[in-house]
Amino acid sequence: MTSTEQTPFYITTAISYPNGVPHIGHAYEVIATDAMARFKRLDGFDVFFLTGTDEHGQKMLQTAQKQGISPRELAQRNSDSFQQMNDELGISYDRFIRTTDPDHIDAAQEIWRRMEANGDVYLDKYAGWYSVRDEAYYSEEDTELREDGVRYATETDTPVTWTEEESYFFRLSAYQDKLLEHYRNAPDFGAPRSRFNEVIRFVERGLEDLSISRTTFDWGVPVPGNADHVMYVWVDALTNYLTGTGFPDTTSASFKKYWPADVHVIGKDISRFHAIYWPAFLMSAGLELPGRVMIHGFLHNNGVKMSKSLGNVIAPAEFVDQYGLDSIRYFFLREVPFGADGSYSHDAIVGRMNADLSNNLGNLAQRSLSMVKKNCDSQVPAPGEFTAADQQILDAAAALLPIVRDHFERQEFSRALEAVWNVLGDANAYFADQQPWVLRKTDEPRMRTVLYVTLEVVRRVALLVQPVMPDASSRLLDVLGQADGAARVFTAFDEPLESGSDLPEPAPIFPRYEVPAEV
RNA sequence: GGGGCGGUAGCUCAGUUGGUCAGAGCAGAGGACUCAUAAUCCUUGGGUCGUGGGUUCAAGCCCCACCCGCCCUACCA
Repeated sequence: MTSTEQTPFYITTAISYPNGVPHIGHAYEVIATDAMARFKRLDGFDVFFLTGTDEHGQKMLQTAQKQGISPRELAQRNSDSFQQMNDELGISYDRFIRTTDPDHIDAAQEIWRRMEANGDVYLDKYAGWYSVRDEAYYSEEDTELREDGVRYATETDTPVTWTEEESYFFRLSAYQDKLLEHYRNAPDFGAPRSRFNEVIRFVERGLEDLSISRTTFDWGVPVPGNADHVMYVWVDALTNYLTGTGFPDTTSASFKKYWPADVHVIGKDISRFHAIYWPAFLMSAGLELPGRVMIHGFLHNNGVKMSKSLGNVIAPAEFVDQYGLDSIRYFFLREVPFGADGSYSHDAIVGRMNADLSNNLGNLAQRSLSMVKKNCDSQVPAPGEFTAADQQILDAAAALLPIVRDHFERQEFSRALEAVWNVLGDANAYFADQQPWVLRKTDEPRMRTVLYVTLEVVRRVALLVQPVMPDASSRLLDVLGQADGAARVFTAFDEPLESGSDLPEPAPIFPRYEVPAEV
């Protein structure tokens, strides 16, 4: 793409709370978002991909105190470990934002001022049963007075005390109808539909105003005009999506180009904040709303929820070490319908690696390339007239780009990959049916045609799986003789292999996962 | 309590507006082939489609009840 008229595409992950170390759930979200970002780049879009860490709040402060360091030091250290995870996962983010970044402080204060100027921010008292441990208020009905005379939050078994605190409020209640109207007008604003419905139901029941500042700690963005208050999580955190584009400079080229965001990828635990608070804030601030909030599910280890107490929290780096980066990227996106909860297990991962990657794709590439090397002088063979069988598999492969594009548009990664692998299954059957190893002795021109057709299918597949497996697909395109650059973006999808061009020594791309030998 | 979703072959799941809808992949069994990463291809699935009723000429697909599982029901992120 040499055009300077590329359509912008802005995608974000949620920013992580770096109160601890990153786990597989964090990895899952950035991998999926990365695949989306890469797909769009290959498809000719001018992509901006933002991810980062949300570093303010009482918990960060407390953790830092416990460790005897400043919250800034803790944030720096843990944010670095998140960024490192991104790099280990090959995440192609354009900016790693931190809510402690100076430009983000500016952005958060500016959106506050805008909401205030719009009459949606007012000072009042926030009162309720407060759990220090949960850093959360509970309503009376969610607490109970127990025999020890202490009142507890029913859900979390933590003691609560009646607390009144001066707080700024956001007039969320005023946005109920506007939000519902937007949901009606933009039925794809939230996805998957089941999650979006939960959000809509929530709004339909009525919205209360939102407490948006705290006075009990100071590790946060100062509220403009009142140094006693710091912003309370959501105004601060959500605004990172604006900061990334250059806000508050709404005249900047990047803001004009990338805002509003096309997709916010988030976990199901924070759907409400992204699908309700966030658009309300933006409406109040007079800013455009993002196109879509894509809500993904959680990953369970063998169907069991990950938790520190169970000791089944796996570091992303361990996964990468054990199975390889591309394998786990493929596994997560192929195995779990994006939006649903998913489960991973050693057996399931190995199954995907061996069956899908090594056998169906890797072996097809290797067997065809190997024959080309031995029988076609390591050059892309010249095909003869295509038979119906040739044409059928070529057409199936050619049809994949629009199909995959459609699925990616909705972040249905598993369906996209399923469609690709269906064609690979057909291609393997085609290859076996045509028996080029027999044709070698009986009909060489026909053999060359079959090999050409197969290589062409593999080439198209290799192009399409680049967003999911950047490294492996790159090596696959290497052995197909496809140079970096124009031949590897989607505009090359319909530009077939050039007969007579030299091919490098074929090399297996997807080794089988072999169980380490027992001693 | 209220609301939502799901319960289909050993496993993971597809099944549009009711009428080849009883399916796919994986695992298992048998066979073929040898180009290839012990890979590939072919054949092989009689599962009361959670339970019991009902509507209909016809129901996984509609209605009712029930059983089981999961999710949401506001200020930790």
